[in-house]
Amino acid sequence: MSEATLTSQHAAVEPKTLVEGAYQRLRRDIIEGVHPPGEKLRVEHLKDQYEVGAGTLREALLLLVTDALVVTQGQRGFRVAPISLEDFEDITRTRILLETQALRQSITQGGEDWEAGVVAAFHRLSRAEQKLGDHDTYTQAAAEDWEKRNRSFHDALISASPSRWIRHFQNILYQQSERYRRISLFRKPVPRDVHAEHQALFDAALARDADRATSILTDHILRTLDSVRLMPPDFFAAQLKR
Amino acid sequence: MSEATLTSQHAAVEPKTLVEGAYQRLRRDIIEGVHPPGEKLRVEHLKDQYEVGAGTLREALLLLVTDALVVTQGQRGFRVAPISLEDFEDITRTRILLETQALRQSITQGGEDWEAGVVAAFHRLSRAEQKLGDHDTYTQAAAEDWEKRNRSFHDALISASPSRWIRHFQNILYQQSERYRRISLFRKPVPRDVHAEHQALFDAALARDADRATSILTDHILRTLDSVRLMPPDFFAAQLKR
DNA sequence: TCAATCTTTTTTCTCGAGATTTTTTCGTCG
DNA sequence: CGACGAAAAAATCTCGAGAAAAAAGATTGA
Repeated sequence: MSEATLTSQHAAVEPKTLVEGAYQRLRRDIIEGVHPPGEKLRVEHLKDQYEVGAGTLREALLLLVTDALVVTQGQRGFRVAPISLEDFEDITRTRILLETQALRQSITQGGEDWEAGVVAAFHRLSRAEQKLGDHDTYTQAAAEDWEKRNRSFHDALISASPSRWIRHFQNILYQQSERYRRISLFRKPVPRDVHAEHQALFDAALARDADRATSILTDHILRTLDSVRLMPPDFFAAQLKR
Repeated sequence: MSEATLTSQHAAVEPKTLVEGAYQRLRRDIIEGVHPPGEKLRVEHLKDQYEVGAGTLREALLLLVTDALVVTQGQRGFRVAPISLEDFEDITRTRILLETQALRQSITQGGEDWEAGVVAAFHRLSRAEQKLGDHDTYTQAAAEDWEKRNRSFHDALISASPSRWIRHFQNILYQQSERYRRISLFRKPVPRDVHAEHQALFDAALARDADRATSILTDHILRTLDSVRLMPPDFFAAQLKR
């Protein structure tokens, strides 16, 4: 199967080439804020940092344009995609549009394998949330783990959607919003009672109640908007321009 | 303004670099079917054809991955994205989802400048359709012209949508469906009475009747599906694999 | 002091050649 | 005759250096 058709995205795919390796590491660093929004990405600098040739790094940067994590203009090199509150609102709303549609399709058309995947992902996520609840065992690694499992859960929910394109776009948007979350919340323990939301979402999905599930999902996604809205007003203004 | 943020897409932007030039010509050739779906894109061959270096051509191909017109897998080079009936159905449905949403927003929030743009684009499109109606003046150039103006009209309709992301994704999908149309219809004069549809769409939009407009738009987009469905059954099977 | 112009420095873009990997070819064996 | 495997060919991937462009800095004149 030509599995590489869409969704070159995420996944722990072993990099078969130096370009892919540099691409994955760069993407992680951008999402985690190592390279903050607006930062100039100078090839001559980064090629040493990532231990590849100049041309190779250029190609990795070009691949990141696909994810809209890097922008390029004419003869002026590369730059980390800027962020703004309007952009995040746009991302959130568009994500809701796509993800609710995909969820609806999954609930309608998903089979036993879909159910099994959802159950498994929810279970793993619950365990991670349990860990985060115990303040004794809260660690950086546990938070990273939660991020991964949270995504897996959302992916599992919509995995039965027959639309590759919706899933493709959803991947891009999820990645984008993850960057906003990482940068804004910045390693703050997950605040609101997110487990209850996940539980409700899980119940509605398995009960095949599409209307209820999409409604919960919408609220769920919208709530992440509030966290970002609470950032200091000048937060988005502080973007490196040179 | 950082206009290059999203939508590096289309537009008659003067290529400021060899990579961009090769990218634009390659994209045109893929959409027009010069490089058919599934074709292997060998760098050593193409670099002579497009008169650039190997590295430069590689970068152009990487940019086309953004548009999902080219796929790349690991250590096995580049390939024109394959096509299939399911893919086109997916493209069509996803396009409807995004484009109706954008149209609704435009109708709700569009101002005078939006109206003016729609009126102008519709006028230009009508003239082109008039020309195509006269079978005397039917030419290849006129058909090309119609393609451009048709896209401009659709763009104008949704131009007042505040969502850059929806417009970004819509651009990609429109480009995709254009490739399907070009390959399948293959320079056949636009069959059905498309002008009447455009007229109805135009009227509903300017009357600010969002429900009617989106309904017409949905039918309008769906109808292009029929043309492709009428292709011979083995049409999609004939994809070059080497 | 400020603005404009010229020079220097930095950065991007481009190319060709070498190293790896994949694909094809071809001979050998069961 | 088909299958297996090694050698050859082709293609991809990678790198460093040179050309072109942009940015930074210095100089001059009002």
